[in-house]
Parts: sequence; structure tokens; C-alpha cells
Amino acid sequence: MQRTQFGAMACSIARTLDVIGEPWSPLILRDVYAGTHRFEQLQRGLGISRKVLTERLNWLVEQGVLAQREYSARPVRHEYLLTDKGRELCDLLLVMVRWGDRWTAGDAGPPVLYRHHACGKISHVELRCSECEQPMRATDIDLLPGPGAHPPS
Amino acid sequence: MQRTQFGAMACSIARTLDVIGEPWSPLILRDVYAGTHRFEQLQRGLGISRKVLTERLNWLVEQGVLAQREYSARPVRHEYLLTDKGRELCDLLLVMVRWGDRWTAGDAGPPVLYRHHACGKISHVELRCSECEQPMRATDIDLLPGPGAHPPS
DNA sequence: CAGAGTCAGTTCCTTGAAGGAACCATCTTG
DNA sequence: CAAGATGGTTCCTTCAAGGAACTGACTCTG
Repeated sequence: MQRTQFGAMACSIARTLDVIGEPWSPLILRDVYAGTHRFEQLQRGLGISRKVLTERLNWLVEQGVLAQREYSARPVRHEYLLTDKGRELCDLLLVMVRWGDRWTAGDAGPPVLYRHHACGKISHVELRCSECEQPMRATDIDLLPGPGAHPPS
Repeated sequence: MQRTQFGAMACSIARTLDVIGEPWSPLILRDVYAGTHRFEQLQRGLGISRKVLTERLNWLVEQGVLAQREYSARPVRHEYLLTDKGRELCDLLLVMVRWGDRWTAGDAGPPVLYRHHACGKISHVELRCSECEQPMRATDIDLLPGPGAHPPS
């Protein structure tokens, strides 16, 4: 990955990027979310180099985003599953999908549609305030220093 | 950046990554959003190499995420501002912040707090369904092929 | 029971992007 | 007129991504 490590910055964006900011990581997450759990399937589906896939999977397991489950002993074989931490990361994917659908899909329209279980309709995500439930966009907020604002040293 | 180009994939996640998936791009977007508009300020604040900053800014302008505005002729000097397309990308940053605050902030607490204009409260973003307004998580949906599902060739 | 196939890696080499420092060009200020 | 500010550009080094071949442990088929 990049040489500059983002993990140590006092910024939740940088720290999130440290976990899934490397190329391929969000796409691996997407495929695991969509039901692809095994090394060979992931490699073929993505067209990613086996070396990089190994590195990414190990990193994501180390970070607690994915978990390995043994589905065969002799030979030992693991599949990769989302943890709670990883499942919440998928929210990020939904927002990326929304932006990509709006701004990059063009005339062809969105490549994938999303049907919400609760209402059964084809829909997309919207961002709302956790307090008042009104829409909350980046332009609707003020930034204030929080308790973790000071760098560790 | 990575050698494999994501932009051509029939996937809105990959296409979004093609625009801001490279290292530094989301942090540049964050700083421009937070009010840092000039080259020198961005470079110092991020600690990014000047070469890479030049490349990223040009790419983001080319993609229509940032716009250049001349604030001085003789010598020609531009500042970088968000477009509508870029402003909507900042929604992604809010979701990254939310995840980073929950899973990486640790005991120190979140480094930045967000006050929603509409209600004045410190809050965070939640994902809701655009149709029924109920919470919408990655686990609450089915995926269906959309009109743009077929690769261009 | 030999040979092919599956699966999950590992190793090796090449290429190209990131880091970092120095340099440049154009103005402004003291 | 020398410094400083500003926004780049150039150059070199280092390290990560791509890609192909190889390994090792099994299983399946004739």
C-alpha cells in the first residue's frame, strides 16, 4: 500500500482508510458480502493477483473485518466471512453505490438494483441525522473538536 | 495508482473507487470540504508529496469533483472548490467517519464531533431507505440485476 | 494405483506509483 | 535588490501491484 500510514492520524476517515483504503479491499468486501467466501472464487471473480489477494485477506482478518472459518480439515481450508465490524463497513459500500449510480452509471442505468426487505421496494440509501431523523448532508453540519482530537504524542 | 483500472467495471463501487479510490484522495476531499482550498495549505496539512498532490488535484478536477477558481492573475493562482458532484461525495466521508468513530477511535473518543444544523445536536449519520424511511443496512436488502448490468462489450 | 484436477497459497521477477528533496517561475514585501 | 510566498515540475529511490509459475495436500476418475 502507500508508504504513509494513515492509521495513526487523529481522523476517523484516515483510520477507516487504513483498514479498507488499499486498492481492491472494498471490492473484496463487496464480493464477500455478496456471497463469495473462498479464495479461488474471489481471485477469479475479481481478476486480482493471488499474492495481493492473500495480503488483503490476511489484513482484513487481522483488522477484524473478516473471520476465517475452517470448512475442511485435511487439507485445512478456510472460508472468509464478515464479522459485525465488517458488516457495518458494508454500509459504506451502499453509499458508494449510491454515488456511483448517480454520477457514473450514465445512460445504461445502474448495474445493480437494491430491494429493501422492510418495504419490498427498489430503493437506495439516504443519510439521516441520528437525533432528529431529518436528512443530513455534509453541507448541513458544523465540525467541532472531539475528545480524541489530540494526537497521541 | 493501482494498475488494474476499476472504471470500466459494471459496478458502481468500482467506478466510485476509480474516482476517489487512490490513496490520499479522500483526505484531500476532506480538507477541501473543511475549508482548505490552496495547494500549499493542502500539502502542508496532509504531509503529502507535492508531486502526488498535483496528480490528485488534476484528476479530481478532470473528474468534476473539484473545480479550479482563479483567485489571482499574474501570477495565475487557482484555488480548489467542491462541485455538486464533489459535495455529494462528502456523504461518503460522513459514513467513513461514523465507522471509524465506532470501531477505531478507542478510549480517546472521536476526534471530531458533528453538529447538525437542523436540530443543533451532536449526532452522526444513519442510513435510511429512500422509499420507506426505515433504517437500511447492507443486511436488509436483496440485490437484483439492473439495466446497466451487462458489460459494454 | 497413476494421473489429472481442485484449492489455497507462496515465490519470483518486472513494472510503475509514492516519497522526498531539490529546483524553477512569478509575483510581493521590506 | 534580496527574501519570501506560492504552485508547481523534475529527478531519483524504494516499495507495492501484476502476473506467471510453482508447491503441497488432498480427491476423484479410469
